[in-house]
Amino acid sequence: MALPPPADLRRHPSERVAAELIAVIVAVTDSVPRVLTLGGAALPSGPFASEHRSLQAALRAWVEHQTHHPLGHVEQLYTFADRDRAAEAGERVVSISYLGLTREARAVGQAGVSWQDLYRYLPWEDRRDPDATLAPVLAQALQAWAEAAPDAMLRWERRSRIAIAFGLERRAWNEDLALQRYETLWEAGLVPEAGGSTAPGEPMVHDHRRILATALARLRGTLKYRPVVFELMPPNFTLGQLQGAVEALAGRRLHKQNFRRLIEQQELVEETGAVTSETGGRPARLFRFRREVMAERAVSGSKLPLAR
Amino acid sequence: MALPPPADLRRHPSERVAAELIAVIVAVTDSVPRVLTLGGAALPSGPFASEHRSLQAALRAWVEHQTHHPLGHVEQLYTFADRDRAAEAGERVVSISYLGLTREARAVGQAGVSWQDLYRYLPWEDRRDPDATLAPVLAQALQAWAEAAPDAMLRWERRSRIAIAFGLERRAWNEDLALQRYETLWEAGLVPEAGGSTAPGEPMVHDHRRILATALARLRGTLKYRPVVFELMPPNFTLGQLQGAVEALAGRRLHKQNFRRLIEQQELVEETGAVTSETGGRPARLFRFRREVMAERAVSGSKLPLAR
DNA sequence: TCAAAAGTGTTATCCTTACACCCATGT
DNA sequence: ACATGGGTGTAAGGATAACACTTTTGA
Repeated sequence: MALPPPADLRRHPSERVAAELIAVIVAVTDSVPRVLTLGGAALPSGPFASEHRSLQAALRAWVEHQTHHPLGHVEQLYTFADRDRAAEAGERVVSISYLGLTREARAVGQAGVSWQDLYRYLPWEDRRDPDATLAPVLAQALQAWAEAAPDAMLRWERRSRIAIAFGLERRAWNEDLALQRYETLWEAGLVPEAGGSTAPGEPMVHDHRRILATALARLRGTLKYRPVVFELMPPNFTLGQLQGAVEALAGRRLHKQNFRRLIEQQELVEETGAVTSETGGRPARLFRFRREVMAERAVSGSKLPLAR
Repeated sequence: MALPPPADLRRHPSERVAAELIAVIVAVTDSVPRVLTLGGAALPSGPFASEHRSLQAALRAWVEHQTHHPLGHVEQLYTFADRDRAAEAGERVVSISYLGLTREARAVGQAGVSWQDLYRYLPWEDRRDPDATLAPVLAQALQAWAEAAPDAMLRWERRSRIAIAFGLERRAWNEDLALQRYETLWEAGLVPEAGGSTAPGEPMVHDHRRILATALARLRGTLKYRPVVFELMPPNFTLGQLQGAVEALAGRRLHKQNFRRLIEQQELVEETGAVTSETGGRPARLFRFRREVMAERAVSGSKLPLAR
């Protein structure tokens, strides 16, 4: 085993704090990204369940018990522990959050547990409809906040921060910045959690919407260099459905042909031989994920082919 | 403020656990990556220090108190909470780890606190010397472990895992996989922490070496798409020194000219006008980091230009 | 026949990689 | 003079972004 720790190494008493797990469970059904909620206003949180050796195992068991679906990819997101994040007690609550991906959002067992459209909580993150100009509108309100800063330095910082986060001033929209966007709205006091009412979107309990934004940002980042989309797809799917799922998560449209080339050249899928005409229009070939490449492509490095 | 939580949402009592902060503080001096240790065998760990609102602030205050150096970039790494990770007590210890970057590793205030060459703990991660063939040697020992697997399926999995992690079978070495490599060595029982003695490198207390490997992997990943190296450099530096620092962290040599082009085209630095002849050979121009681009390049997306 | 989605060919451009060479200084 | 690092030009190759068009079905 490990070396015994020299006696003087631990200079601090072991502090005891309240702790919990929080799960952001995501699925995609018919190009709608869905998240598992309690009563539509909270993310499911669970105990450490000390029978399990690892937190990951505890989370898995607990979610699978609730949803009757196996969890695919699971990764730790972030540990939230700021002092004032749980309003009730004065004591610090440590929440270790996890992102979990699963196939399809069918009915769930427990009462109060439901799947919700993820963009219900973060509507400005969905830019698939080119006419949806929500983010720019929000940016306007943010500008006012920037100009209200007491000194020039701070004004400049806020302006450039807004421009980067919301893709203003000839900068491109970056879907990965979901967390920065939420935090900027929060700081500007535009969300209900911070006492505002300008920003749309359903609020959540405590800082759960921040946790959701963290999950979305991480998921979008992960999409680009690891084949995690497949964790969200049924065993067989068309390339159109696959693209639809990626678009749903990325919140933007992709260039069809370049998307296909990308999938093809990375040899991520193989034909099943069957076709389906359920998609409308010309029947599409069905594909399945090539599990073999899973380990390899853990680090491939491919960006998303944007539309237009 | 946030919505009041519906009464039935929290289905679990708030569990109380022992918790601590663990810091991986990294500096680079003369192309040697250094990490702050306690007695050379443990990472510094600290209390939550509840005066501070955020953990980040607590960590910062505490490290700056110990080292008398301002901390540059700080990011949360991972929260370790497996049941058996702290040998002593039977109780679960939750360790929230942070990565912190600072300039130079000068003398530190507290007794027992010292800077150590990071590769002292993970020697196989340093491949700057092309003659250093440590990783392949280790891979040999790992092969034996793979072949000892009870069934064919498991053997195949282990083989491909080793090949990917250690860049075997005509696969390229990937410096980002530092954590996978450590974990593979651990599972194969080759490190002292797991009862072995094959793998070289100084062991650390508990799972601190795993935490260090996590930090190295994260840092290497971050290097590629965010200008964090500059947090480790003195105010003025030559391009050679900058490259040396990146090489030190990445554990491999880079292509000089392409490295320079990369830095140049991203407009990350500007000339100070001064030159230094301290580097030997032709005197080199001194540069400084352009702080303005910090926010922008938060998401630039550039790989490292490899040598050879 | 037309809407709707599937599926293909081709080109310009930029980034990455790689090659090989010259420059200025201290010893 | 020569070792040592600093500093540059340029071309091949591949991946990405962007162009528009054909095919096959159901209604």
